[in-house]
Amino acid sequence: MDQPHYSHESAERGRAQRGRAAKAFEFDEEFDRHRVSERLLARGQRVFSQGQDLDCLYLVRRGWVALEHVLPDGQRQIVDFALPGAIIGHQLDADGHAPHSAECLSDCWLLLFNRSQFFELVQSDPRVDAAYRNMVLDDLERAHDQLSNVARRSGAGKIAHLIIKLMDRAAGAGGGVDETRLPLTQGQLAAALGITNVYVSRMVKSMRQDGLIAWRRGALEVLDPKRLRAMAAGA
Amino acid sequence: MDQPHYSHESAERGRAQRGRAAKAFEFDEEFDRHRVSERLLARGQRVFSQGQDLDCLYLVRRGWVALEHVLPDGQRQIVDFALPGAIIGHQLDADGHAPHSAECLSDCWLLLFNRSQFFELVQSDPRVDAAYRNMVLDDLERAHDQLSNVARRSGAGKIAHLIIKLMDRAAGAGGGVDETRLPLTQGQLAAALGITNVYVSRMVKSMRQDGLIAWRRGALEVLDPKRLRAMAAGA
DNA sequence: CGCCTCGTTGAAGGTGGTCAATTCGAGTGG
DNA sequence: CCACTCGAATTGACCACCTTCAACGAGGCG
Repeated sequence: MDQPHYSHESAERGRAQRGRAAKAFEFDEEFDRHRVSERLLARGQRVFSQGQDLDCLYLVRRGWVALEHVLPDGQRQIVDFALPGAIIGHQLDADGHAPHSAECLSDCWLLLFNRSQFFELVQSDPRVDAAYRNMVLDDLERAHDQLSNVARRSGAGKIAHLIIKLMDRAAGAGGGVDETRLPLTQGQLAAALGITNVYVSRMVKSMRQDGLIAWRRGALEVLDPKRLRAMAAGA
Repeated sequence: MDQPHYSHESAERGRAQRGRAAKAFEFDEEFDRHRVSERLLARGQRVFSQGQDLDCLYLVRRGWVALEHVLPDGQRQIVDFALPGAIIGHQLDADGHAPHSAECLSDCWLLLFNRSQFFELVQSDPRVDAAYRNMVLDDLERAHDQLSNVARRSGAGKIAHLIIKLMDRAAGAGGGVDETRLPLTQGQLAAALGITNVYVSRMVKSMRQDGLIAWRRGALEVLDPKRLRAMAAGA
């Protein structure tokens, strides 16, 4: 099995009670047996679309997925990235539909779960319950962090911060994820940060000239994590 | 009892499985009995501070609370607003400390719960479990919405959208919350939206001249929700 | 080869920031 | 009742970060 990701340990000591999950355990082989099927999707393919009815949800076993929300005026915003170990498709909007689309950034391997079966499992197995809760709390913390990033930092700072965060997550994700090569286009960075394609290109150019990052074979490569971190903090 | 807020109904039909909570039920009088004490706080007072150890968490019974995150460079970002029915202080960062501060926007009445006792209750009572999970999922959806708002809309659009969202929440919150008078300063709007005080003032001026909103006795007053909604959507 | 997506570059302009001075309003004390 | 104070809001002048528009280059794939 690939590294599993959301610790429960004992239910009193989960993610919400103390710090981040230390020991990986949950969403493991035993859990996987409840899947109803699997899907292999290529880079660029849709897992599901905003507004759709979701009777299934998905556990990402391998690859990167972007969650993208479309505003009333047609603008697109990537609200989160899902890495191996994440469950996607579990959120619903006020009408019971998918609040965002999910698109593969790399070739992906997904396990499908029946929606109501999954929540029965959550209800009946305290370990799954705790693991799911901790995952959602991580999602929330990440959303708040990204909100602060987008709201407060300048162009280059936003880019540096997002890259660092993704790098750190990739390092702990397993599922064949490379921690220095992120399968992103500049357009996707822009879509996540609320800035334009063109401006990302300009910033990336200067960060490349500084030897911080590179852009090879359609993926972002991190060259100098230390200075990138300093830049994200505001140096 | 004031309106309670997070439905569980049957555990298979909670917020994550279908749409938003329809029937209010959870965090009610029965739940309240587990509190260890209460606090009355005046406008402007801190409930807890970022970085602090949190052995308690809080159920907001009355009033408005802002959750504010401080970045490494000292900038402040309001990541969420808590209304009656919300539990705050349950999130922890990677080190097990509070990831943000909580400050009262109005006079507040809070119920305190022992942290580990609360999570034991979550674990043992499926209704509390479902209610808590649904609340966190609502928090997450709101965070994504606010991220899209801050990342994509223009100054006036951001303001309009946030006001509409707060208004709608206030309408369903109970706890003596007025749905057309929001206890916010322009500075707090700015802190939530990632724009400056000065610019909020300019935008508010033009929205006031258009008869959309007013600013009376230190609170924001919504005059024309309909046109405000249109403005948020992009008109 | 033609096509498409992705990335790059330039020029011009606007949205929103910065700095600083002033006013307003509520609370306090004389 | 008025003076004083302090934070919140307002206004003006200036300017820069980032957008917009447009054109072009590079690589992948039919």
